Order: sequence, then C-alpha cells, then structure tokens
Amino acid sequence: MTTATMRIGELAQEVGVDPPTIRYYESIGVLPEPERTPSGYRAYTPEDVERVRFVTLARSLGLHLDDIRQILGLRDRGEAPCRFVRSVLDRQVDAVEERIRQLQELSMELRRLRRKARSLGDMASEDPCVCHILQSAKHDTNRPRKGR
Amino acid sequence: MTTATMRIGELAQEVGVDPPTIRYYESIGVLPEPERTPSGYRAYTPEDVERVRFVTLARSLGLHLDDIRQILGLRDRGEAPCRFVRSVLDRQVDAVEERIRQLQELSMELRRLRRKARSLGDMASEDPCVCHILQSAKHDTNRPRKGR
DNA sequence: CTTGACCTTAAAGTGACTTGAAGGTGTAGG
DNA sequence: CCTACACCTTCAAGTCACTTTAAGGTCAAG
Repeated sequence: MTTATMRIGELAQEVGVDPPTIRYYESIGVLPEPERTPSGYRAYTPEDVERVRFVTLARSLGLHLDDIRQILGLRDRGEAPCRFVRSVLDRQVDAVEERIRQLQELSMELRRLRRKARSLGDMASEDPCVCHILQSAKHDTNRPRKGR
Repeated sequence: MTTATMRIGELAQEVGVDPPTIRYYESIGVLPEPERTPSGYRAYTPEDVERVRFVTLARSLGLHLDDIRQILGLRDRGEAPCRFVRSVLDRQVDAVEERIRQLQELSMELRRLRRKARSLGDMASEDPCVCHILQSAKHDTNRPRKGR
C-alpha cells in the first residue's frame, strides 16, 4: 500500500493557509521536514494535513507558535500534552480578558474624543497646539504594547 | 534670549519613553532632525517635548505612527488636521470595537475549552490525536491577524 | 587620569508572517 | 519539439513599533 502524498499547494488549499506559511512553520520547527519527490518538491501525507490543521486551530485561539511547538513536541515524544495545554489555556484566558478590559477603556476614550471632535468643528490652523481634540485625551490610560 | 536645550536622555525621561524610541521616531520622520551640540549630541527644545508627548498620547490611543506623522505633517505645513483627525478617530473606534467583539468570542471559546479540559483530566499519551481538548474547539471563529 | 554616566551610529532581534527575486519542474496544447 | 503556464525551489527583505546589542566618542566628578 502506497500512501497518497500531496504537494505544498494542495496541502495549503486543503487547510486554508498560504504555502509560504507552511514553509515558515517548517523553518521554525513547528512542522517536521517532509519527504521530497525526486525533483525536490515537498511531499506531504494526510498526517501532515492534520498537523497543519491543528496549528491553525491553535493559532485561531491566539496561542503562540512557541506554545504550539511545545504541545506538538510533547506529542512527538509520546507524552500527553494535557497538563501543559491547561496551563496555556489558563494564561490565555487571563491575557485575552485583560486585553478586552484595556480595549474597552480605550474605546470609551476614543468615543469621548470623537464626540468632542464633532462638537468642536475645525480649528484655526494658526493655533499653536498640535491638536485640540487629541490633546484633551487622558494620558496613559492604556499601555498594552504586547498581546493579541 | 537663548533657549534652554536638553539632551535625548532628559527629553526621554521628561516624556517617559526610551532614548532609542525617540531616535526611531526621528528615523521614520515623525520627529524632525534636531540641532546638534558641537560634539554631535542631539539638542532638543521645549517644543520637541510637546511633540514627543503628543506622539505618545496618540500612540496610547492606538493610532499608527503613519497617521501620527500625517497629523504632524499637516500642522507643520500650517493646516489644521481636524478633518483628518476625525476620520482617523472614526476608523479607530470601529477597529477597536471590532477587535473587542473578536476577543469576546475568543474568550468564551477559551473558557469553554478550559472547562472541558478540567473535567476531562489527562488523556493517555497513546491516543492518536494531537490534543482532544483543543481539537474540540470550533475552527475559524476568529481570524484577526491585524489590529491593535 | 580614570571611572562612570551619558551620547553616537549601525545592525540585528522580536512575532508571525508576507512579498519579491531568480530560477527549476511538469504538463497541456499547437 | 517547443512553448506557455502553473507550480515548485531557495534566499532575502519587508511589515510594525519598537528593543537590544556592539563598538566607540564625550564629559563632569573624584
């Protein structure tokens, strides 16, 4: 029995990602180096489809590729990743909810500024300050930088 | 009357950013090239403090440096940036609220998975699938990629 | 005259890709 | 057989908003 293999484009289409993304995952060790056809094309198996699908699923939950690599690494070594997955999930819930709180504060501030902007009309360009609208914002309520 | 100038470290401390950040802003044209002392140190004026403060304020509202550069550019050419600021604000409110919606969906999904993970306990590592917990997630409810 | 805090530049690293250049492969049509 | 054309290959650079590192110059205090 010979296993049916597919090239990178077919795998990509199957899962719904771009071929360069798959090559990128391979380059950082999230996907193993696949077999090659005699002419050097990557030849993927159905298990690879499953693995890439898992990666995109985990990414859509906001997990870092670093965590995903560790989960897959555990599996590859025959260990159940449950304990690790639970801790990642805990961290992720906290991070997402913290981000939501920040964005809700930001949203209120933006709406306040927009209301003010609409009521104010255009300012004279001779005015010395950069922007009356934005400068009436509270400073530093939101300092995220990190976090999806 | 000679204007008191300050070096980059003083400006940075005043506003609460790192010196490299100020040099970065200069390199992308958000800040103009400042005067230099005879030995080559950047010499900033109080107006520069105001300008950097404005940039950090706008950044804390989530505006892109690209938009901020445009706002400052308008001002530099003597035009009032009000109209542009209003359109940026409109876009930003929409973007932030869309992001909040995505994260709220994501948060619910993550909590669902975590509940399941806790009730499930550890799986046998002989199990063929990568991760029962994560694989029970709905696929593709959230495809952000972009957006702070 | 040395120590230490500050400054300079240029380059590389971050995360998760995307885009581009330059070229090889494979197949269908004329 | 030749030529389009879609697909594949690698490597490098671009994205965004910085942060970090390296290698060196300046300046005041002790």
